[in-house]
Amino acid sequence: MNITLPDGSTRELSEGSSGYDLALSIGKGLAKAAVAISIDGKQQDIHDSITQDSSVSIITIDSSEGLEIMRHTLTAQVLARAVKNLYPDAKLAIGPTINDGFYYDFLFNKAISSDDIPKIENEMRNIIKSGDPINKSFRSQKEAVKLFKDRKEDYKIEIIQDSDQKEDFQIYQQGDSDFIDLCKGPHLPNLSLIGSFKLTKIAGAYWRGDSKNEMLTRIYGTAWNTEKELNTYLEAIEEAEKRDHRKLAKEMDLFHFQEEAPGMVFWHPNGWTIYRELKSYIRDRLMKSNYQEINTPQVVDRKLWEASGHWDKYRENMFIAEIDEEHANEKRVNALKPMNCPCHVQIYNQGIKSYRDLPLRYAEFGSCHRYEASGTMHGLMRVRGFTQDDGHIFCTESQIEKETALFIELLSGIYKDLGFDNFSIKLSTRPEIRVGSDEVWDKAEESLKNAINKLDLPYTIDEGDGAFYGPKLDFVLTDAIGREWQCGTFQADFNLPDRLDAEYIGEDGSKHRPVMIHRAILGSFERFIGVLIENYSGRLPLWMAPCQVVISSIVSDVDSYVDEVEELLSNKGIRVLTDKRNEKISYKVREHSTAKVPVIMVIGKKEAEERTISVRRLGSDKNTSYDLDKIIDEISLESQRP
RNA sequence: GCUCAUAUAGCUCAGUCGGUAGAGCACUUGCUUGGUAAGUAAGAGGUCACCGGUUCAAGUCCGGUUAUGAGCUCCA
Repeated sequence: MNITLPDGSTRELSEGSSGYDLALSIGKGLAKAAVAISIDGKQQDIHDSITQDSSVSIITIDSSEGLEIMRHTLTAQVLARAVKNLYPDAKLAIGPTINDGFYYDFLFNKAISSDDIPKIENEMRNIIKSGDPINKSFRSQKEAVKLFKDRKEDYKIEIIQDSDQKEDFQIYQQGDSDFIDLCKGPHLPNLSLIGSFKLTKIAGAYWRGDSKNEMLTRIYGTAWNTEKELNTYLEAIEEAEKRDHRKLAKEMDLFHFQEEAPGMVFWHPNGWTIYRELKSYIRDRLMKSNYQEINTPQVVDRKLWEASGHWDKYRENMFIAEIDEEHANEKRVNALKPMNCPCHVQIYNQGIKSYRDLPLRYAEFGSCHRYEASGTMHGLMRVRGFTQDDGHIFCTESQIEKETALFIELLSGIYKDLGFDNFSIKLSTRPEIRVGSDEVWDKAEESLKNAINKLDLPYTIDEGDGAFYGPKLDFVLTDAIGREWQCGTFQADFNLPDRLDAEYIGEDGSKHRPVMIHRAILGSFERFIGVLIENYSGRLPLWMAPCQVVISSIVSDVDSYVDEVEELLSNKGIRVLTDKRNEKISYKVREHSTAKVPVIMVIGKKEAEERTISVRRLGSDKNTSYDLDKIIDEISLESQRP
């Protein structure tokens, strides 16, 4: 039997040799580090026999595949066995690996909580100490069902019975322990290869991810080959927690939420300054890109929502406003708008539009309300009241490509200005249930693709993930610590113009339907500000910072010079505060650093005499002396919106 | 919406066995005028989320409601 190795070399092995035999034939060291093999691209246990000529690679514990197998063994073998030891009545569901770790779902008779984590971790360590070998046997469907019936493992039985497979169900067992589990494998050959791990949290999860099913208890964990890697990971998590925009918002006094208006933001002066700056910036960019800003009502009669289709499809997410019966002259049912598009069509529909008017680009800072399920709200990232940087482009099918290109250009410039150099694009194509003819879909998908290709941008395709009304592009940006945020979107819509009867007169003198493109760059201001805060760890660029400069005095003798500098900066439009309190300078520097003020100016006797300023930038412990005029000009230039 | 957890001073948190509330920071006032991340002393500040129950007595125990957190589901 001929085995081809990844480097192209071949090796002759006797029929039925295992992966371990292969590794041993190459070297003892390799055999020791080998945890599994990949036969023609399929991962298998190291002791599985190789049955025919094939290309085989040996997976070692220090590879990324090896790490994943280790995590898999840790959850499906060690965590599951530990839980069964401690809670014999618990039922096993599934235990896959995820990014950086793993989880396992169980059904417990009596709820467990995070207080139980140490106990489970201890039991896991005890199991690992045994260093038990992991063995595998094969069972038919019937045998496998019986095996798990005896153990009352209902979920395993369901998995086996739902499987197309009839034979060769893999049952794993450790040494001579009583624990067995059904698993696709592969697993480590023995428990001594397990590295460092930690159980991180406990949460609920639906069986098979379906909210109609019962809620199981999911135990999450992370695992690494070495203690050091584990600690690096845990530190990175802590670092991310420090950036949490909800925490920073308290420290920086940006906004708050309260019980009377869940999911609605109370913006404080500092937070609202960020919001205003961002909005002015976006408005400026839209005007330069030939958008026309409009504004439409917040509260609209249900008739319009019925016509647009929202009443049918989106009603459970809408805030309905009925007028108090006692005071109303007429009965009306209104809804707070969850989206701006139907209102934009109303403006489009005023007067007669010619093909010469297209493309027509409407923009609105549209204040929307959506009744989000209570459990989904999360700081600014998911709210019930928010403002979109929304816009709708009415154009012909043949204009889609050009509009796509213009949009991507606008978006990438804006992301760059806001500190995000990297973003990726997802193209979602026609779903099974859709409106519009195939020819129109062909044309629209082609237009989007062509536009991205011409700009030479990479993108991925989500086949069948488009909206029912048209294909779309989604834009996902990557923040400073590598997290991804889907913000921008560009969606062609062949449906709404039809439902709301939008039309234009073509060159041929007859009426046509325009295509409507829904587009946003930030998505929502609220969420995007959340992303900005976390991306910058609260240290916003000068132009967005709520307070840009604090002038701190060292002695009260210089107060008049402090006031003079304040006026100069203020006249230049700089957001400046003075700190003339009777406190030591280190106290003031600490306080303003904590508050993330980008520029701290310090003035003592020396500066007042020389008409200079000592400047300390946030994040630096250096201070530099400048002539008064020079620093005023510099700060004024630097604080301009891009 | 679901599961589990949490809710005490402006913030971060302690509060034992049920016996009428505590710290640090912030705030106010006094002293201190100082050179780049916490000078010093004193004072003020709470209907312990809300509603109900058990009890002689509830921040503490029990039930409910609301909000928040983690995850799941959802986000045409």
